[in-house]
This record gives sequence, C-alpha cells and structure tokens, in this order.
Amino acid sequence: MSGSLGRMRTEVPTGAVPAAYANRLPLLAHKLGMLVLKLAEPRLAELDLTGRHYAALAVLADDRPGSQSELAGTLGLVPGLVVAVLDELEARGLAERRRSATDRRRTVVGLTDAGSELLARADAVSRGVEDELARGFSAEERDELRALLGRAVANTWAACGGAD
Amino acid sequence: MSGSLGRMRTEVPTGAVPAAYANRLPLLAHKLGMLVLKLAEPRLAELDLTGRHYAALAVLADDRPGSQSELAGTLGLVPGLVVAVLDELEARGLAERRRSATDRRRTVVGLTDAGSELLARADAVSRGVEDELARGFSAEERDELRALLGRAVANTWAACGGAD
DNA sequence: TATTGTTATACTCTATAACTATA
DNA sequence: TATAGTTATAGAGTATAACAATA
Repeated sequence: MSGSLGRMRTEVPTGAVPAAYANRLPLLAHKLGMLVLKLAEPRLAELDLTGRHYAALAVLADDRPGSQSELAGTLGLVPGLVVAVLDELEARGLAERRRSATDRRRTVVGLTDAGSELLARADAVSRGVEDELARGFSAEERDELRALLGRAVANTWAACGGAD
Repeated sequence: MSGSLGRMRTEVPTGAVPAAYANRLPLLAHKLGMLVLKLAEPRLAELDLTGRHYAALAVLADDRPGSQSELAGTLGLVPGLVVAVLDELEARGLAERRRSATDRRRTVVGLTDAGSELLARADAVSRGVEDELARGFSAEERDELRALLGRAVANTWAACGGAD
C-alpha cells in the first residue's frame, strides 16, 4: 500500500471515534481509508488478491482503460508498478495484454473470463466490507454517503491535478 | 462488466470518478483517504510535518492519551513507530515525555506550548484541505459527510478490533 | 509472569531512472 | 524528439522480535 500514515493496528474505541479524528475531516477520511483496507485485505487474501490487484481488476472491468498508462493514472500507480500487477494477473490467467493495432507502443489490457469471475467473488468480499462500514445506516444514508464520497473524491482528485 | 458491488442507483454527479470506484464504496473510501494524504502532505511538509506527525499532535491535544501504548492504539501504530515519532517531536520541543508517578513503566506524553502552536498552524492547513474536499458542498452536506464518516469509522474500527 | 517502552535487524515496498521499441 | 512499456537497483519505510525496567 502507498501513502499511509501508518499500518493499522487496532484496539481502542468502543463505539466512539477519538476527538482528534472527529474534529478533522481529512484525518477522519484518511482513517476510514486505512480501516477499510485493514478490513478488506485479509479477506481478499483468501482469493490471493491484494487490495491493489482488486482495484486493478475493477478498473479493467468498469473503466476499460485504453492503455497501461491510462490504467496507471486511474489507479494512481507509477508505470513500473502497473507492470508488476499485470504480470501477476496475466500469469494467473486473469488478464490479457495485446498490442494496440493503431499504435504499437500501446498495450491494451482486458480481463479474461477467469478474471471476471474472480472479480465477482472479490466484489462479494467488498460488499461484505461495505455492509460492516454502513452498519446501522438506512438505505438513504448509505446512498447519501456514496454520493458525498463520490463528490469528495472528484474534488480532491481535481485538486491533486488529476494525477493519482 | 460485472461490478455488481453497490450498483449505484444514484450516479455520482461527475464523470470525474472512475466507475470502478463509484460502484464500490470501500474502493471509494480508500481512494479518498489516499487523495487527502496526497493533498495534505506537501503543505504539511512546509511546517516540517508528515501526516503521521500531524495526527500525533492532534491526538495528544484532543484525546490526552494516558500512555504511549494508548497513543499507539489511537494512531494505529506499532509501538516502535510511536517511539520514533515522539523522539522527533520531543527533539523539536513540540512534545514532552514524563514518567507516570503511579506506574513507572508508563510514559505520559503532552504537548508543549510550541507543539500547540504548531498544531494550530497545521490545523489551518487541514481546514484548507477540507475546504477543497468539500468544494460545492452546502453546510448541511458537509455536516452530513462528517457525521456519516464518523459512524463509518466507528463501525470499521470496531470490526477490525475483533478480527485483529 | 505480564506489561511498557526501547532498540536493532531484516524485510517489503516503492520510486527512480536507464533502456527498448515504436511513433 | 517524444511516448509507452519494461527492467534493475537503491533507498525509504515498516514489522518483528529481543531486551530492560517495572509491576
């Protein structure tokens, strides 16, 4: 994982959030990101997937990047890391590379059937994490969180210059 | 295109967020955490602070942990890392350690005046990041995001605590 | 014997930049 | 000359576990 304030190691609050986080939206947002990862990674590991590999499968399925560099931009990864991720996915028969016909420098990547199937199983894990995250939320509250998070991501993504 | 995860009923009102994230709340939450860090760290660096040091100052100020291990639990850090962070803060005169009188194994940590002052400046940075994150939000929407994020953090924190 | 804080070591991870090939 | 992808390497960051002091 990249860009973390630290590896999660949980104990502490029973229902309550430390005031330092509750009082600071950026700290709160970052903490949620770390906790979600902490929650998801052991379960994804049962599918031999890291969070990064899961994100790559999801982007390949839903956003159909036209090149590896476009995939890198969406995932927020340096090109060299995308190579490593795709090497592993391809070696497991989950993704396929093929040269672009129009620009032979580019490599267009797609999921195999096996990749789509594994993504479906990983999405089931993700939904389980989401259910724990949104425990006690009404359907409207969950939709509201989704919408607000989407706008926040769009805002921060733009503020970062669209990169990463 | 499987992406059955939380197939959005309400589309995120922006094409700026890749569908893979918009369709998966855990990926969305993690992405926001990473983007917030990317946005904040260069600005905190101007105060010679990392995100982790900032979080430590904030917890020391607002949650008054009774020991280093309590601080470690709140920050989600391994004890050895807390030692390193406090060494640096203390060397800069921002925090102070003192032995607990009642239990001489424990070290209770507090901010100095300089630490409080630097925290105030870092909080100004944080508010700037929050403003960018919540650009276009009404006051009610910002409060709503804060409340929902707080509940989500409490939920995931509790879920991690049991499984770790 | 258990807990707190500390230290040192080994390991993982990532960024960097050089390199090939296409344009 | 510029861009896409690949590769190797050096450096930073982290967890692990052994250790000392106190309970």
